[in-house]
Amino acid sequence: MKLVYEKPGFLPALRELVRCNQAFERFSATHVRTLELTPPQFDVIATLGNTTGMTCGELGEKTLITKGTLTGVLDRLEERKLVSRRADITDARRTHIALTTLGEQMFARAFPAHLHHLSRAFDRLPPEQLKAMLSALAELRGAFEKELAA
Amino acid sequence: MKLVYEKPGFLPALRELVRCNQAFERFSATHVRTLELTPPQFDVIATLGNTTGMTCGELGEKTLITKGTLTGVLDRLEERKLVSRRADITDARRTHIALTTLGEQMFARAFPAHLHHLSRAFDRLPPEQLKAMLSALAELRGAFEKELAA
DNA sequence: TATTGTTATACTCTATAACTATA
DNA sequence: TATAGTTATAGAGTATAACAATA
Repeated sequence: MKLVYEKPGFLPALRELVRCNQAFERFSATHVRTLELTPPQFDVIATLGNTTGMTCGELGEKTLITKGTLTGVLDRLEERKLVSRRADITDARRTHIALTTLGEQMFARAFPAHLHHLSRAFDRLPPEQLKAMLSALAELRGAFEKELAA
Repeated sequence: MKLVYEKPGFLPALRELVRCNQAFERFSATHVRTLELTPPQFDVIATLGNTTGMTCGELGEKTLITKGTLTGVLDRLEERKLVSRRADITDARRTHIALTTLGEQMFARAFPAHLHHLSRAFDRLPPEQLKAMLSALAELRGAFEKELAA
């Protein structure tokens, strides 16, 4: 029986995905660090931006940071006065996390700057290719998530 | 003047890329750890597989691991007898890294297993979409690399 | 003097599991 | 008893820069 990973195009696509992934991570992380944030910290700030805040659970779901790790990331952001923690009113087990005023300033500064940085690479792609990539990526992400859940 | 990141399709494509990236990382790393390797360790093993070895410099270039970090990763792999270090014959400044017999066994076991794991997600995509994604990813990676170099 | 790789430092993230307090 | 989040532990990667040996 033919091995599933011998499907035509699989290996090249995979190699390309891995390389693109690495290049993107590098390209993105290098810039994030110039904003004085680590990539997970940036994710948290970006996720909290333009919201009234959320619980640790929600934040962890959106950023894919597990709870134990999230506590540490939030500790460091709280220490820098970028986020605040307060107990949830209706359920005291929950902690409500939100950007402070300083955190909002950071978001307002860092988020567009980072988008702008990334756009330098995306600008090299024609719009149709962007669209094609979008649908392929969405499909692939769905596949990853289904497989992880399975 | 219109902001560059307002290019139509940029934001959705970016969001999708970030999410797909995270999903892929998670999907991949979770499995790699079951093979008793960290993602950087797997990268090193996979890069050395089916070669006669290479210098730290080459290995760092291919895996995108910086030299200081690479030393640590190699230390741990060497301790587990998966890779060997020996001085280069022609240039004693260089260290030649290669898989040991045990490392080759690890490669033979881990690499196909990981491909097989990843193929579970890729199998959900029709071949044409794979092809479309491949070209988009290749283009995008080129863009990242050019921008990083710039 | 330039290059290759190692060492040193300090920090951040990571997985995992036990624990506390609420519900 | 189950859930939300914290604490504890141990390890691994990261950036950065100084360093040794060699070219």
